[in-house]
Order: sequence, then C-alpha cells, then structure tokens
Amino acid sequence: MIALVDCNNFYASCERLFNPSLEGKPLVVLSNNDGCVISRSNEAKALGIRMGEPAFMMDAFLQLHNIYVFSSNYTLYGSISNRVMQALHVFSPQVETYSIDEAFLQLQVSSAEALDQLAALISNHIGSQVGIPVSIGIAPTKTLAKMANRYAKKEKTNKGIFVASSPSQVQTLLQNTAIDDIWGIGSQHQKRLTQQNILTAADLLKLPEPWIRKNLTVTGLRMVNELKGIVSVDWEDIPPPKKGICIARSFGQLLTKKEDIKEALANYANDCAVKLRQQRSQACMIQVFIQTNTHRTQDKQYFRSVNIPLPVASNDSSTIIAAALKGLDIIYRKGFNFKKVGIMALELVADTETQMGMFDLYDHQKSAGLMKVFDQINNRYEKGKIRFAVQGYSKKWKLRQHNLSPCYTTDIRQVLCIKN
DNA sequence: TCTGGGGTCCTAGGACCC
DNA sequence: TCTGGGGTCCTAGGACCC
Repeated sequence: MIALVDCNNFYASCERLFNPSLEGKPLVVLSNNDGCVISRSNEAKALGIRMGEPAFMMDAFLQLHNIYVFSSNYTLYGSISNRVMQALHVFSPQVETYSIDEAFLQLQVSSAEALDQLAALISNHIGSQVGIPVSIGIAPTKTLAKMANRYAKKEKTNKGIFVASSPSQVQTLLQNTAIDDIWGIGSQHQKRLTQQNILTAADLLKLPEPWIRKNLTVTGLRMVNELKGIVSVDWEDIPPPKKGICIARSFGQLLTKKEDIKEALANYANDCAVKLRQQRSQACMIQVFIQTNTHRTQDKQYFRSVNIPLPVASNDSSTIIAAALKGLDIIYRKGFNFKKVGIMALELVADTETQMGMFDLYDHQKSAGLMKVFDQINNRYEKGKIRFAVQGYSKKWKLRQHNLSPCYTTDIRQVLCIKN
C-alpha cells in the first residue's frame, strides 16, 4: 500500500511553529514580492480568503479581520520540510519526497485496521517531533493515495486519515471524488470532461480508452489505470537529476533601464551557478528571458527569450553570468516597463563529465578551485558575502518582503531566544 | 504603487535527411 | 489533374503539478 502524507497548510503551519500565540488565529503567507496568497491557516480559509488572491486587493479585509500576514520565508520552510522527511523515514525505508510538503511512503501492511493504526502513529509522530499537522491518504496506487488524502482533508474524517485499501473503500473514494480533485486533471481537462457529463472519478472510468488517449493523452491513460488500482506511476526513492534549473523573479518595482535589469540578472545567474554546483551539474546551454507585466494593459507588452550555448559545459559563476548578460544584450529593448527577468540552465551534465572544447584555453581546475572557495566563504559567513562586481549594489530590483519572519532554524543569529 | 516561482511531460509541426 | 515515405531532431506551446 502507498501512503501520501501531506502537511496541512504547510507554510502557515511553519510560521506558527515558532510563534504559538498565532494558534487559532487567521494567518496567510504571501508569494514573493508580497504578491498573492499562497498559504492560509484554517481560520483564514473560513473567512473566505482564496488561494492566489492578490494581497493589494484585500488590504482592508486583512486589517478588518486582524489577519496575520507573512512574506514567504523559503529558507525556513525548506528546513522544516527536511525535518518532516527525516521523521517519516522511521516508518518506511521507502520514502519519496514529492514536494516541499508531501511524501509518498511504501507500507508493508495490508489490513485496514493495521493501516489505520499506522497512519495515526505517523500523524502523531510528525506532530510531536516536528510540530506540523498532517493528513494521510492510503491506497494501492499513488493517484488513489492522493485522492484519499484529499478526501480526508475535505471530509475532515478521522483526524485527517482515510484508508482505501479494500475494493469497496476504493469505490467510495471514486464515487465521492469530483474530477477536478483528481491528481492530473486541471481546469482545461475538467472543462472538456464536464461537457461529456463526466463529473466524478467513477464516471471517468466509464469513458472508452480511445477517447481518453485522444483527449487526455498517454498521461490520461496512465492516470485512469491508477484509478483502477494498476500501478502506472513510477516510484522514485531517489529524485531523478533535474533537467533544468531556473531562477526567475519579478522585480519589487518595474524597471526600464538595462543597467538595472543587468544587475538583477547577474544576481540570478550567480544563484543559478551556485545551484548547479550544489547538485554537481554543469550546463551546456543558458536561456535568458525577459517580460513586461501582463496585468498592466496600459503598457506595451514584450516577451522574449534566447538560448546561449556554452562552448564548454560549466557551472562557474563568471561564465554563467557572462552568458546571461550576452543573452540580455540580444533580447533587451528600450521603452518597455519590465517586470521580470530570468535565467535557465539547460542540457545539464554531471560535473565529472566535462567535455573539453577543442580550442578551450580555460583552466578548469583553477575555475573549480576558485568556485569551491567562493562557496565555502559564502556558506560560512553571511550568505552572498562575496559577489561579483556586476551583481551591483543599487538593488532596485529587490523583492518586497515587508513581513518576513526570522530564519529560526538555519541562522544562528536568528534562533529563538527564550527569556528567563 | 501592487497579481509567485520552479518544475515536468506531451504533442504538433517544421526542417532536414536518405 | 495526379509530385513518396519514413525517420530524426528541434522548438513552441499547452497541459499539469506544488
């Protein structure tokens, strides 16, 4: 059987962890730039706040209801996530981290009672060891486990646990799951299925295979098999290597000058190179893209991207930054209000597989050595202590983060201090 | 003033090859 | 009148996920 363990309102729960006075209070976490709502406590949900709602449109509402507002603190959430994943390993050697707040577990137990007990145990353990509430769905396939989890949350069943191990329980699940609550059905597929009068997961199983194949592609066929209890989604204990690494961010304010955008891009390019080194990869291709704010209909719009091949695979900050700036030279145009710039590292190879270029005069060992020292210093002291001159100091592009909580678990200077 | 960021997979269509 | 067929590679775009 497969269990899906999902942290409830994860970011909101993380903010509460070190601030118990927020228990029982409405609380929201905002996206980068304090843009829109990406996590809500149950109390905030009860007040009708929707996911993705822009913060600036609800300022008055937030104040009126004394809703606590947090900027997103991914350093904190990442660190709490690690604790949750560690704690889950107690219950199974096979744990697949699916996202920052979810994991699949393979369980070698089959009876419904035993599964119920085990789920309760897991839930209590994460609660007492990490302090984060979770919901658990158990079923024969990942897709059904996702559904069981959602069902548990929605119906508030038995402490957020739902076990669908027997055919009759699976049937209950299928009949009570709306199609848009199925893992793999988004708004577009939902529209098409509703037109066919397919409203639940059970309805979906009545559709002929060729129709599924044509309209929902092979991914849809796989999903339907999973609903039938046939395992069709691979198990991945070890995360497969990433195919691309992307750093893209909206600016705190609109930018028009190339110099300002250059500064932002150089910083993102350096972050991208750091990520490449962390996962021991090198990129053969760099993509740069730039875009205006599509929400501002009064502005002229512009979106463009360009690929810059690297003659030799690299994860050297200065090489990645240089390629990124070369790309910006090609796609930048005067006279637009730009909102966002980004860089993507593509065609990744392991850093042990470096192919030397025929006319390659670059000293790879020297570069690797320099980057190692660079990373060590930045890890040891304040993050980003040493930087490249082109990364600049104007910081006009900087994110808005008006309500950022401390990095309680990752920065010794921000550890919670208890008075006596 | 103000609307996230980072991924994956699939398909269709064009270019190119023999 | 009537203009092949099959393969590969690349890209853009669309759908999905959290």
